[in-house]
Amino acid sequence: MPELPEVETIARDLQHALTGQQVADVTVLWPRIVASPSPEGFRARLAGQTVRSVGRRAKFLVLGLSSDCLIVHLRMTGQLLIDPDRVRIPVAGACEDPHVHLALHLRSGRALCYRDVRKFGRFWLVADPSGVLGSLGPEPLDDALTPARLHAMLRKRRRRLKDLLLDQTFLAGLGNIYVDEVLWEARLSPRFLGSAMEEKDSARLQGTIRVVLQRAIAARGTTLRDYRDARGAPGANQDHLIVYGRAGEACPRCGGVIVREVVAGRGTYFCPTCQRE
DNA sequence: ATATCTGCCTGCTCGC
DNA sequence: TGCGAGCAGGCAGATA
Repeated sequence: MPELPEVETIARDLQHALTGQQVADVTVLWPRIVASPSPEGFRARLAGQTVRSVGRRAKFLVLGLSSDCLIVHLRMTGQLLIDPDRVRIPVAGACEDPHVHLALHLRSGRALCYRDVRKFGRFWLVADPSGVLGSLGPEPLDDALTPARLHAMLRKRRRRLKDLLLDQTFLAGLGNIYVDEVLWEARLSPRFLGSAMEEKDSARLQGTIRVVLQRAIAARGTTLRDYRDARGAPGANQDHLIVYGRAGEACPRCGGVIVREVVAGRGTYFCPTCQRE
């Protein structure tokens, strides 16, 4: 699943490939992928605009265009691919690959294809990005997220850490995989309450968030099944995962058994022996 | 404020 | 081998 490190990787790939490129035309094969405006308005407004910047906010990809902002969320299985196999590029409302739902055709002859097995991903074309991004919490890698600030945020919430770290309005960018990895690294149970955190716990958590995310970015993301970068290549961070998907295996820190339990409604991997309740 | 449920989707796993 | 049921999961929206 594309989380912050995966979207960051794609954003960096696309920055090189798309900056300065002009959109010639747009093909929408699955209209529900376009959240705003209408699919027809989306196509009409997008055509002719030039990509000025490519960035990321939380798990959203943000393209600054001549007069609008194009925002993409990949949700579970979305992929943004530059010039995939040419026969797969949709033309005139058809495409050989049944999972390609949208394409931007560039003036240069290249194309940016959106591929998504589950069709959960969404596109927004808006003049003001704050309507889509406005309610997001702070960026985990922002220097403004100091240990003291995170501690203050946690202390006033009587919710489990698993729940809080997944909540994009609390902290923006982590998903199920990295929350489990971060909590293992910080030796904190996913059921630990934010309000029960002590200052040293929050400081350790803040440090592990940075370490885990930066390591994943350096490895170009985690590919368990679907994730690919903009060139179609998998990441390598799956080799660094300690707990996610490893129920029944030994915890490399204490030798205890890693379990999978449902916490806050989501499959959660952790070591009940060394992650403090 | 917090917790729980449903819907969106399709591929995969599991039991028979 | 084949088939259907259930599951996975980010997020919005509704409800308690």
